[in-house]
Amino acid sequence: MSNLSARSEDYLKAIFKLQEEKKVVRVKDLAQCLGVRSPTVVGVISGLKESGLVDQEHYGYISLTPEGDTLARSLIQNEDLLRSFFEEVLSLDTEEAGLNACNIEHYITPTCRERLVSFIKFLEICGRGSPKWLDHFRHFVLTGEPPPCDRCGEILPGDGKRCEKD
Amino acid sequence: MSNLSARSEDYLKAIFKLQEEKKVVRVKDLAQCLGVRSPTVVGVISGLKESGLVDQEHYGYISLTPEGDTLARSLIQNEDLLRSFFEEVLSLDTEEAGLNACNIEHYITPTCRERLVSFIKFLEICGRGSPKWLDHFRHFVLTGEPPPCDRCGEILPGDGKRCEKD
DNA sequence: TAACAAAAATAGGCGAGGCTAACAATGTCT
DNA sequence: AGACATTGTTAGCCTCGCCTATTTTTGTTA
Repeated sequence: MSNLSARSEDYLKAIFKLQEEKKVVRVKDLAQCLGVRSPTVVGVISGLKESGLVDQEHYGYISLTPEGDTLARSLIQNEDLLRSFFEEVLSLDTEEAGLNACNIEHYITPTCRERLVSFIKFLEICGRGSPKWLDHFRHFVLTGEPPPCDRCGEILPGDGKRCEKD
Repeated sequence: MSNLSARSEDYLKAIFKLQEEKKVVRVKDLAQCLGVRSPTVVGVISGLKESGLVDQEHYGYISLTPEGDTLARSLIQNEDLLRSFFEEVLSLDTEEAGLNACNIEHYITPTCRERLVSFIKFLEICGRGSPKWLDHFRHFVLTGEPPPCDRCGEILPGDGKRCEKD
């Protein structure tokens, strides 16, 4: 695939994001964004320049090449996907969802990513973003109370009726 | 927390697993298990010895200290949890589920892990391992066909009945 | 017991990604 | 235009996790 280290991918994504919000990306911004010192940025960027993913003139601004841009977009798309899984399914708050997404994005296999895509698509189809069972899960996470029926979406034993919330 | 690098955690887990299956762990076994050469193992192990997680006499077998054992167990428990999520929820095959679990285990936050635990517990409570919606999801993954009802577990619009499979 | 095979350890090197300190270029402001 | 602050670069060092080549120890076997 991209053959980049996890860390280089982080740099690429950060450049893309900074470009969106500030129009222009400087070493200093990148350093702050990634929690690192300037010389570290210079070092990593120089590798990305050699890989043809980043452009920068001496003492100038940093930008993505078309290839770098394409790659960054796809990395961010994957990250966003993961974040929405963590946020919407597991009910993590946005910040923590983003943190997990960013950390994990480098390490999941393509099939795993596809399955998560499927999972989210499934949610959208099945209840426009929030099927009953997911509401039940959220309730379970918050309160520890078991879901209101024995088998989500199935006839309750005993009275032969479905539970009300279902 | 444990303050170990991801790679050191891998070594610790590998020692634990080899100890279970072979009773005795040698540098050579560990090297093979981790896809690495002996001197690399010697180097990493020497760090783990200094951290008090591993015991080894000169030219002798490798074993976990009580602290190392405790840590390894908890790491493996987390990994197993992730694997079962990937396998049971996302329907990845065992090998790929294990690969993803092993890679990701180092990077998720505690809360995220807890949520996954909750998710799996929820599944167990809600349908003894496989609620209807999960069957629907698996079907969706395999065939691309949308779930049989508009809103899993809810009355279908139109005829006022639930779909048959639900 | 001496010789040899197998395994572990050491020596020394490499690249990635960090750091600090020092230096060079740029931009701004009077 | 000159002075100074800001920012980028270079130099040089560190740790980690990997490697190959070599040496040391251990274990086996004639």
